[in-house]
Amino acid sequence: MSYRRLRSKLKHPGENSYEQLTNAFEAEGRSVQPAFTPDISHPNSDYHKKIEAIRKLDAKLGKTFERLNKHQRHAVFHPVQNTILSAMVGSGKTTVLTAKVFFLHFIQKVPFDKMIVLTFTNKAAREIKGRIAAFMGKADTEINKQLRYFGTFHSVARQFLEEHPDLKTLGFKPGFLIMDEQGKQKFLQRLISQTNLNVKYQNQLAKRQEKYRSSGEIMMGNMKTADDFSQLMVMAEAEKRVLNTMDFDDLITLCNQLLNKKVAVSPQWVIVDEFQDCNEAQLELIENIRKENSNAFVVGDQNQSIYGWRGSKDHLFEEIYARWNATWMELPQNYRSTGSILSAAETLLSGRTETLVPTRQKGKAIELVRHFDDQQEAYYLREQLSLLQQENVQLEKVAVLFRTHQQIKIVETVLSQADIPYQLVKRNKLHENPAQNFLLQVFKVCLNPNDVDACLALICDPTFGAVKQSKKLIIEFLHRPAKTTALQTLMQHLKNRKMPPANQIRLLERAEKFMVDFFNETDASAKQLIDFLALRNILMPTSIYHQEYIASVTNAWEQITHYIYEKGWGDQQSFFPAAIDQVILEGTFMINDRIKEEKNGVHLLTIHASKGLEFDRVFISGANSGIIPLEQHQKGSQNLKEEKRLLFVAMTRGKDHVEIGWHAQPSGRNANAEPSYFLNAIPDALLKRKTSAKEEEESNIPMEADQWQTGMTVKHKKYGTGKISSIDEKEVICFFEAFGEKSFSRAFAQVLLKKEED
DNA sequence: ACGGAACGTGTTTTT
DNA sequence: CACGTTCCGT
Repeated sequence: MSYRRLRSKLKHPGENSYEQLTNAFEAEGRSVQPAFTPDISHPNSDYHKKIEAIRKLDAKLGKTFERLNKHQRHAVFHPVQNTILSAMVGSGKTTVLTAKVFFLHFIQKVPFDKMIVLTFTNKAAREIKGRIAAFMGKADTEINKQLRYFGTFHSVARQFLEEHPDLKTLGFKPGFLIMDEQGKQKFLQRLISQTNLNVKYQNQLAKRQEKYRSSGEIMMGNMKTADDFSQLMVMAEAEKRVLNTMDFDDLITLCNQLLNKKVAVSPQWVIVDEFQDCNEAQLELIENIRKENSNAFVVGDQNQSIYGWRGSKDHLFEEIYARWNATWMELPQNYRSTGSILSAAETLLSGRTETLVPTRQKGKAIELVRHFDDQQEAYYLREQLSLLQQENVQLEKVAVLFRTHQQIKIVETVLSQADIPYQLVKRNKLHENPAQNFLLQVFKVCLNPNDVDACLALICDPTFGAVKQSKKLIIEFLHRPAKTTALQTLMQHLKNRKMPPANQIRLLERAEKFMVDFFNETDASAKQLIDFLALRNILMPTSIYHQEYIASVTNAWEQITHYIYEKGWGDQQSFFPAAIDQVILEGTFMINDRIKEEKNGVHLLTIHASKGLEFDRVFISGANSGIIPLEQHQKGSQNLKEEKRLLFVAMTRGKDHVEIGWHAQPSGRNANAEPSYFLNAIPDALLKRKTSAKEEEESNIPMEADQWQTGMTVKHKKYGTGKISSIDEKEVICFFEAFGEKSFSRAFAQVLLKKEED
């Protein structure tokens, strides 16, 4: 043990012994604290008569309820004011939630706009709204208007703020725009440079802000004395009001401030999905929305709480159970996994587990496979997947789950080389699409000609901009004369340059008139948009990507107009900002596109990203101690429990087969040469141990890599033919005509490069 | 201005 | 352990 580490341990001598104790208990799967036991409201009928009566009224509706099991029916029909529905994994949570909405609306005659339905992800919100639309036939404008409080916490909070008559008391106006994380970083950095504040750790501004907000403390790092961070925060609050922009967290906290004063909406029902993921602010939002005679129906699964590190509240269910005097119901039946998978996964849970009831056959035992290292596991997976492919198994029903992103890379490389189709779960498409990212900045400038950050982002865009970001330009904005907009200042600045960028100036001229003139045009098509904003010349007509850029802009505008049309809350002009905010909240212009998962490849994803999904066959890769749980997490028992739940979530993604791989010689710094000790709690009858290859084969694989020599001609799938320019212990460096020097990890080289005989 | 000591962090990610 | 950041000495 290093001196430093030893000293840090000595600083807090008491804590370690306690932690070691709790860890020892955790390792054996026992809980330190006695489990919380609520008074469960069990169904005492299967509600047959009720459903019969509904069927006479409406056959289609009757069918919807008939499909539910008695626990699900109990949750839908039992008339209590506040319900906590503890929904076990794979128990049909979303089905019950939508059935509840149907029951309230069609039978109890609660108007949709008297219900608030909160989800965490856009995907979940789309799912619920989609099911309602599917049931009612085609969704029309009127229904969409009624469903305006169905959505993510953030989009519903935005809706409340937008509608609230007292919004201006907070210093904001309707039609405000939202800053995403990137936007916030640039916004804060601009403030720092325009004021000469002394702010350290500037690449961790978001993190520092989060800490400052939640605890009021300044993240000190190595600083001896505090920097000007708190001043920056004060300035940021004022500047956000000037620009009329909010960040993601503001949406919730400002909404809380407003609803605390006066509740503008009084819903009859508040319905929350994935309740276990609520953080303090989101819980406060729920409680602010709820009034004394409101009803609440919250659905969640404590066993799938894996976002504690993002601030989800501890002991949330217990707290709310007492505070709301709620009725506790459960959905115990799992329809997804085999009995063996469930029994094995169950051993990872602390607290009551008797409520997790399998409905399927026992099935095959879980396999625990020993691999030599990550590389060998990748080859093993390649082999297994190609066998499955030969058996005509649909690979999109197979997933490989990982604890970290890092682990995915090697499997991805090996699979791509073997032409096994795979799909990564991707996000943040907007910033990867240069034309759409640029268009967003243009729209922001159109909406608010004083949005300095959007002006800067537009004109300094790496692809379509005209100037480099400079402090001088920022100062020019700051000292612009009163009544001159940032947009006008920017135009003047560009005109004064030695080489005025004509295309960008023209765009800005058009942007100034956009809100007034464009929506008066009879045809608001994408072509019309491109013509009006004179975008064709900016989108580099001579570039080979020009058509792609035009297509991106066209697609983006079609999505926006569709969104506005679909909402139909009024004219296009007033719902334009709402649409732009939705783009920012979704991180993409594809608001109306159902997530296309028609690709037929095996899914490669982190366990966190796999929540809510299911697959016929699941491989959990690299499940060593030190990865699950992650080394750093050995500290507190709370964290350790969450790591257990993470493995629980991973295992319960599988319907028929679950296989867990571990490495005898792990490459990660933290990984130990043993399978996750969480698995020790699984009885031998449920866990079949295997080894993926013989020892001799293991040592052969790395040896093959040693055939590389400097000057050798090699071929790469993407880079083409090249020459090895140098080799060292870890890397092979090659030079390619069209791509320049590329380095390959020696372990990868044999997969990626093929020797060429001259 | 530059270099070494001291110290902290690293992972998961939606909106 | 490796790397980044800040502090503090020359």
